[in-house]
Amino acid sequence: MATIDDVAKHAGVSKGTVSSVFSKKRPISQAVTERVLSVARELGYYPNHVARSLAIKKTMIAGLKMPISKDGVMSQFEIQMINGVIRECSRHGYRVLLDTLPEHDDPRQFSSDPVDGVIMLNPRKNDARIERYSQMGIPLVLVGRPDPMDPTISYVDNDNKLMAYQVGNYLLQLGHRSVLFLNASADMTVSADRQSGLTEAFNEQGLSIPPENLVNFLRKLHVSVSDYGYHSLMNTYGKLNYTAVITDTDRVALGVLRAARELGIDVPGDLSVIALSNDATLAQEMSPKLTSVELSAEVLGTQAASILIQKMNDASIVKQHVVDAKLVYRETCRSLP
Amino acid sequence: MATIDDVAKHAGVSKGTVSSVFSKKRPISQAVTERVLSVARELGYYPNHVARSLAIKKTMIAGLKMPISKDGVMSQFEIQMINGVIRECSRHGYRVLLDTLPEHDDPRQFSSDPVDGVIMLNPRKNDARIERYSQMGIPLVLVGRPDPMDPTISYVDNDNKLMAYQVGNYLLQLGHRSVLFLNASADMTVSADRQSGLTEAFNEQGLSIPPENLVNFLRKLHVSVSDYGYHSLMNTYGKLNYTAVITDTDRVALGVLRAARELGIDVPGDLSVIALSNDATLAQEMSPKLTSVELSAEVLGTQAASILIQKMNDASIVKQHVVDAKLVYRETCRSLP
DNA sequence: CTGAAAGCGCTTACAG
DNA sequence: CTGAAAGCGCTTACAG
Repeated sequence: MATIDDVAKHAGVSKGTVSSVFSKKRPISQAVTERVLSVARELGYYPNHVARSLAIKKTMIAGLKMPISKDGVMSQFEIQMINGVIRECSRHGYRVLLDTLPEHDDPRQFSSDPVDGVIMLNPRKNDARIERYSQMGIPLVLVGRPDPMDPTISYVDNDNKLMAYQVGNYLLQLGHRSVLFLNASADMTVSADRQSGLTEAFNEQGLSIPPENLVNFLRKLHVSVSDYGYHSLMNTYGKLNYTAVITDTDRVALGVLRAARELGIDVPGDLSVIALSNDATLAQEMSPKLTSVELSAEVLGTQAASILIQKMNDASIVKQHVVDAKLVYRETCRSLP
Repeated sequence: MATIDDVAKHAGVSKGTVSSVFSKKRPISQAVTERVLSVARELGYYPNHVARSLAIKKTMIAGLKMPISKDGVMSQFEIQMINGVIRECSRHGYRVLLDTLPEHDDPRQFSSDPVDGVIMLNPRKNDARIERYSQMGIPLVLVGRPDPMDPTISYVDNDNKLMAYQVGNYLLQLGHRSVLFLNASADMTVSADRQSGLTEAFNEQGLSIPPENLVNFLRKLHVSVSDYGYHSLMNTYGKLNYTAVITDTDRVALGVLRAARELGIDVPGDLSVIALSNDATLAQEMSPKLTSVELSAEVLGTQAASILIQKMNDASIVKQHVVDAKLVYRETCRSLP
């Protein structure tokens, strides 16, 4: 490909001049501008982004660091989150680099990405990468809270414990005394948060939830998340004691409802169902319409990106933001007689 | 941040040696390797990706060029496609740069991205960008066929015309003589392809489809795609003449089914429904289970990425690949008495 | 308004 | 096994 040097020579000017024509950072005479542009067109010249980035030490790219599960499928939550990130970055002229590469332990492999900042999904406990980014001087925003908490780290998150606590109270208020909780997989911090919130609500009423009613998703066990809901109900209904099911997502609830139809269980007459989920459209369209929690994943993404963009302009900025989850009452929960 | 120069000086070696320690491109003695690594750790040195890319003229990044609709929401098809691209790229050590930036007409704005190749979604008619990438010497793979056809351009696609033709024949075989077609928005080439395939099937039987039964999605008219299905049925049932509805996606079908429930229309007793869609999980979970076309969007993505990776190693490679769509018979279509 | 030259942080023949 | 130096393709003070 043609370089800035080729254009400069053919147009009889210096590289600096060509550079200025494209960047408009200093004024170039009309005549020269036109000559340069026409030569550039002839030669098929386009400025080299990488060289430019090296010179100005900016790439106008935001990194999105997310683990990809073995089955390679993104959850609806992740998708909406990403959507929010993309939208906000795009509004500000940033591109998004998706980094789903499995992490190598050899630090030699850990090269800095060509990004001006990064958004990291699902940080782990004592996540070593956080310290690494700060060493590299790369602005970082987490989606999900740092563990342990750290006032110097920017993040956005839902309050999952509070949310589960509220869902628990809602069901208790309806008269339910025993639930089946089809939680996310055990290795996610959100699972622990939810379980603790739900348990707390029950404990406050002097009740407890037996361990066999607290189920975690296992990738090896289920082909899909709706399958998880379907088989969980099939295998436990009538055996375990519960009048309501709390599911990880609306997709899981989909499977629960299918199983209920097959077993002749009336929802919400015989069984209440509620999802700790986020895809409002789907919940609306189900029959009966699904009572669920709206996590606003897209808002999380937008907020994370917005904070990152601020940090990329002023590294000293720190923001921690909790996005409210709201319980949307639809048709799948009913009070016990 | 520390640079290779800092490490070299502190370790008392040359930059070339430090470089080799990290790249392992030439053997470095055990003793020196350890010294360099320890200094690097002390200084918090990580190789600069941008500088490295400039030197080796490779970024190990694949670009994914996709327009983002005004509402900023990706369709399920796009999501699955992206999923496929990510998975395949990730397998081969590539990262993915999402470029959703609106295109500028000023060629000065059109800087080359820091990518080794690009996958472009939904190419337009006589898309100028195709020529541009070839000028820049950047390997390109389209998702969707080039228009006009060009044997030198690599792409993957479904055969949408054939698919619609087959769906038409299936319904005709069941005895349906009039359909309502809730197509995608009119500006997509896939919409035209489908309409022509469906029309052809009807014409072969000496039948035609009245224009008012051929509907296109309008973003300004509907808040969501399921809303599109819902209102289309509500507004036309009993007014227009049809015994079957063909929908763009399963989401649209969701809305159609909801409207049918509210109107007391039995599916498939009174009305058949079929979706030209791709999210098999959802179709399975609906009640009744939705008859639909499986487009294998993820396979399209995987294939596109796979071809791109080949091209990035040998630019002369050209592959054109049509991914089969398959009609999955479930419960929402029935033959007329 | 324009040019010459140093610099961004790496890699890689070429020598030894 | 290691070093010195040129080069990747830009940008940007400094001068004029």
